[in-house]
Amino acid sequence: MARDASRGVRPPTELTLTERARRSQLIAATIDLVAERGYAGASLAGIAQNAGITKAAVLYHFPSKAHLVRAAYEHVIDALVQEVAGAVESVEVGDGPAAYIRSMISHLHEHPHHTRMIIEAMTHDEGDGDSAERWRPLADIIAAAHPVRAADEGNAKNTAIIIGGAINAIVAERLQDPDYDTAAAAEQLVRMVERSTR
Amino acid sequence: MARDASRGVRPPTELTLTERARRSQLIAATIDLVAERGYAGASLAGIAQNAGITKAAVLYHFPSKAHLVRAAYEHVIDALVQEVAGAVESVEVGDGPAAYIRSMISHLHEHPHHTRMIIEAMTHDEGDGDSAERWRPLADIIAAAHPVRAADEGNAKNTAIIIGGAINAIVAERLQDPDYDTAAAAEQLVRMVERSTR
DNA sequence: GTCTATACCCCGATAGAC
DNA sequence: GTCTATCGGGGTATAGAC
Repeated sequence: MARDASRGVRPPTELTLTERARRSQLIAATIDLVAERGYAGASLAGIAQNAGITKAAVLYHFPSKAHLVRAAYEHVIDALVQEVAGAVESVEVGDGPAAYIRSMISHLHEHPHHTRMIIEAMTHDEGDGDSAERWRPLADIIAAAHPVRAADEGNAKNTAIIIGGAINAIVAERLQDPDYDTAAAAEQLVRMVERSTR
Repeated sequence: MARDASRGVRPPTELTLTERARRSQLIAATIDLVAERGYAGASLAGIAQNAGITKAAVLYHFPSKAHLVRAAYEHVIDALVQEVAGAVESVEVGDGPAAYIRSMISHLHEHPHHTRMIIEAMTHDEGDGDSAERWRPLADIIAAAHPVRAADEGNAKNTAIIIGGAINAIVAERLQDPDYDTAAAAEQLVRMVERSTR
């Protein structure tokens, strides 16, 4: 928000066309650089050069490097949750956890840059605020799939945390070994989860 | 290795007393600072101040910040693998995976600074060389526990990667929520693994 | 062998000119 | 809206004091 909501009649997206274009351009450049060189390796000068402007110009559109990276992170997260949410909703509640696992691993498999971007942003962004944002959605999906034993809430939370970590590890492994079969790993994780909740 | 193995009769530790003391001191300071402020937040000046010497003096004992952090990382990893290896060996092969999970989570639960240190070092240290170093030991323990189906090697590898990621997530969750019951999560992970390999 | 002083360059951020 | 100039601070290399 280089300009805050000024005096307009429109609440939705009070941004110039060029402003929106610049932001998208800068976010794309940030995703690429952070994915390839890490948070520290992605300098404002490098991002600026990648976008054809100067370092100071970048800081006109985003108040700090942290804000820019956060925007890039949210951009990437939006695409991920949209795909996963769609996959989970298009399936019966009992198959929710499996759909979650398969779609998330598949999405990150096809977007390695997004994977690295998410990892870098998470480890550099002040404790991510609320950690529940990560496991709560999956915990709800698990609870919906197995309403019988929903009594013990802690179980779904623990299972969600375990699955989330397992997904992290699978896509991270693929980053270092491009030949790693993430789909097979996803199926194995699905089997583990289904066998443990039956 | 401030001095490499020069022409001596002794292979073991060719280091001065002060050298060894300084290294320990610097490694301790590094673990604390990296755990509390992250890799980027832990400056050489800060580490030096924490040890009562100057920035340049630190770079006499370690050739770069990356080397210093790597040494601190290895120090912490040594303590971890020693405890886990001991726990696994003191148990029958069939209970190896469970012992691995319980001892690793318990160790990291009791050393939160080590946990943060490991995470920071792993995400900042050039792809950690060989990723197999992380899952291979556990994969061997799993294969030893279930020799029947050891035919398909990929299974043990995938299971090891899944378990490793799950452990990461459990101890990471505890970093952000000090009240999180890691022991209960460990037991749930053990149950998941045992149910899936039977 | 241990350490200080100094200087260099890159980074993120700010101020002000155009 | 974008630039140049500048500042503080970080990691690193070197020279040399003790």
